[in-house]
Amino acid sequence: MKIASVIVDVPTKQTDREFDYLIPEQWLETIQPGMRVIVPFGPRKIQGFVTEIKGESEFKKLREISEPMDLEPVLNKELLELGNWLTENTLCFKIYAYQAMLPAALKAKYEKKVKLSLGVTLNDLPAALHEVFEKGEEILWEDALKNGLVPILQREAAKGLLEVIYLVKGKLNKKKLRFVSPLLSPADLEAELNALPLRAQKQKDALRYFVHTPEPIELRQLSTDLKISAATVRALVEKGLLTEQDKEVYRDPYENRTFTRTEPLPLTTDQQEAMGPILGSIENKLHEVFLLYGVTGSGKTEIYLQSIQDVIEKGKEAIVLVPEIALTPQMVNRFKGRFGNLVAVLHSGLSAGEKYDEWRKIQRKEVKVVVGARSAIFAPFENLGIIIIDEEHETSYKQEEMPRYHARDVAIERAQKYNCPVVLGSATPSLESFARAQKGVYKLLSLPNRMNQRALPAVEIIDMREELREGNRSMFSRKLLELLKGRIDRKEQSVLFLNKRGHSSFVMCRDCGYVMNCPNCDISLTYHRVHEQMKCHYCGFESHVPTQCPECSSDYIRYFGTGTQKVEDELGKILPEARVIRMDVDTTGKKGSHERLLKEFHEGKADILLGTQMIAKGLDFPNITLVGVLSADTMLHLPDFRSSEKTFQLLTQVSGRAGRHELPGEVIIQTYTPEHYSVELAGTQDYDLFYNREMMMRKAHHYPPFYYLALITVSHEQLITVVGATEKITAFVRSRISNQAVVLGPAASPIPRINNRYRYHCLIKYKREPELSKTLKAILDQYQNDPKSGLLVSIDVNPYILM
DNA sequence: CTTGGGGACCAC
DNA sequence: TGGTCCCCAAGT
Repeated sequence: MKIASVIVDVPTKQTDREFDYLIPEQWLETIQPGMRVIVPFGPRKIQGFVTEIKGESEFKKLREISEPMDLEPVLNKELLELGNWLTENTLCFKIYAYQAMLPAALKAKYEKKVKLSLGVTLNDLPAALHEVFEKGEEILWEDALKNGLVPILQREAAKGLLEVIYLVKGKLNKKKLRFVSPLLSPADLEAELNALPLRAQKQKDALRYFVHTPEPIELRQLSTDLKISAATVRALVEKGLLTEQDKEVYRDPYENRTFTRTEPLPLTTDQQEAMGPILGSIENKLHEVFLLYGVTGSGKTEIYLQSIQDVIEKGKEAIVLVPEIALTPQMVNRFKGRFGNLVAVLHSGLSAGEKYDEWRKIQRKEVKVVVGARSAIFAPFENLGIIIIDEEHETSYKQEEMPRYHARDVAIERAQKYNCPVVLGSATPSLESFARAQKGVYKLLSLPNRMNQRALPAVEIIDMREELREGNRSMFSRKLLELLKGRIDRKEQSVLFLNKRGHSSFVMCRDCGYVMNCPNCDISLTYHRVHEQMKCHYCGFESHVPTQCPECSSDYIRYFGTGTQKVEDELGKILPEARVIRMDVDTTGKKGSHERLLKEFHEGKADILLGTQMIAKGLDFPNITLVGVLSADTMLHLPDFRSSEKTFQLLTQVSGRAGRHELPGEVIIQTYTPEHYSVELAGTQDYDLFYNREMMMRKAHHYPPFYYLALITVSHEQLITVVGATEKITAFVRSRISNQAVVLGPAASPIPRINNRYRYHCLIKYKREPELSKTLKAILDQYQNDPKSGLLVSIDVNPYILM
């Protein structure tokens, strides 16, 4: 038992396996599977994950582990195994799988430095280097590169005067505070106190304090409270009366917040019926997947809360996933309010340090519940009792980088191990999940009614073509404008929703139709008013806004599409009295501004909340009685088989923001395609009908849930090369797949070029292909590790974005 | 005969 | 990924 198998932090095909290392004597007791270690790899030192401890190795010339990076494993046995599952299912490198499970703060950073060899002094070096090594004995390789010192350094290194060292920076700044506590009993302290000389008043003060309160206290606190210095305390420590120690403390992002404790609410009959099977599954330790299908405002969250309550009472733990944009303070409050400090929150708004601290609470079993976005599915619990995924249909649960996992799949995989239920909640379930519920793979639980029997808001669909025909060229229909005015008069609030995705503000010449495109990527540039610039969203290319058309020199070159900024400007013109809060990436960039803006709106400091996707979810303010969707169909025409589904879900979600409390709500949906079923049925809020219509479409076109998908994307700087390679790959897939499957391609990707690389696709639609995984792996084997060809091949199993 | 650039291969 | 080893071609 002295050899460790290690997955090293080198993401390549050839190193995507275990390497064996000897465990040095002094670490024999320490090193365990799941720990991060620093290991020598070739000439450098890198991070690795210990996956196994074993007695012997095939490999003869083993090297030793340099040092452990953790005192306890950061991955438990279950997560280590889950890593294998992720690797298999998403075709990623093991190292990516493990890194995805940990907070970013635990990812190693590397430093390469040059320093003087032992016993070498400045004078041994050529004069040119004296200045360089004057300050310290080491310099960063990067700096050497910048200053063109590499050749000289190499020369001296060859002579043995200098050496290159590699550092793995895994040191975490755990926030530590110094605490002071007494070493003696109060009575003994009292005696010592009296023995102190008269002039040691400050020391006496300190001891007197500890006679009364023997608990540890933070040094800073003690010295401000008693107006004594740290030196005074030090003196007492040296006399052996007190002791100092560093304690790890957490950066608590919710430190200065108080959460009103809530008690479980009485459930409606509907809720009780829906919760019964979940509790049954918890009770009987059964792994089951429930689809909790409940209209907006039907009280799903209370079911989550009470199920979790039950799980906690059984001494187990719960993971709650929420889409990133819905991780609002409101949502956090509900969980913190019910479970207090048993809750850890993980979302992208936290700093790396804060995220790490929240994760530590989980690791140290100090919390029982995690509420977080996608990656919280990897919370290192060891006794899971339930996993809840709210807004199950959200596409943000699919990670688009390696490992390309879907949190729902990971949830089910983990829940199976723990024999516990998974609850998928949604008002507009994804077709995949609803279909599974219909087939009985998932158990369907329905909440058909809003709590307190509030009617769903009245929805009216406005045909914007009609408006245009009647001479209204603004982006607000007459009806919407009239209703907005009414709300302002009545001091009620409105929400205006703009779906910017699809056609954001681009620049087009009205004379010749020229559209400003990115020179590197085949997509139009987006206009940003803040810097008066055109930007490419894919490669970051920036350019000035033209005043003249580059093609025909016309001055008549204008912005098209409607950004939130433009809507705000126009609102200012036609409704100057309206107070507007705008929420989009530009106004919520800074930490906490999201929360601040919502608070202002909640306090009635504005009449209209104008925003993008981020306001579609979780808003629950009593005074909102009007929701306006400015253009319902912007995402409808994206080249994506899910665009109808997304449109329907989004419109339904947004509509649900209105009239959630006493005041009844109204919804206006403006559209250029009122006849499209996803718009029409969002108007009547008829999910079941939508489901049936959409299922027919999916069946007809061989899409999920009838077929599984796998997408192969190939890119290269040369068009001919991509096409050739994609043709080969496509032919290879065709030759290895049954005739039940459909293989599309080679075809140009919907974004045919990004960053000067042409992109081609091969899309595989299949039902059951046991050999497919092997085929895909073979393709990766062939192309993934072939940098000389310049080809990049990526494979997304169950893709959510087909671009 | 040196120098330097590029590709193949390896790492435990 | 970073490094080294090895080969080949151009330069002294």
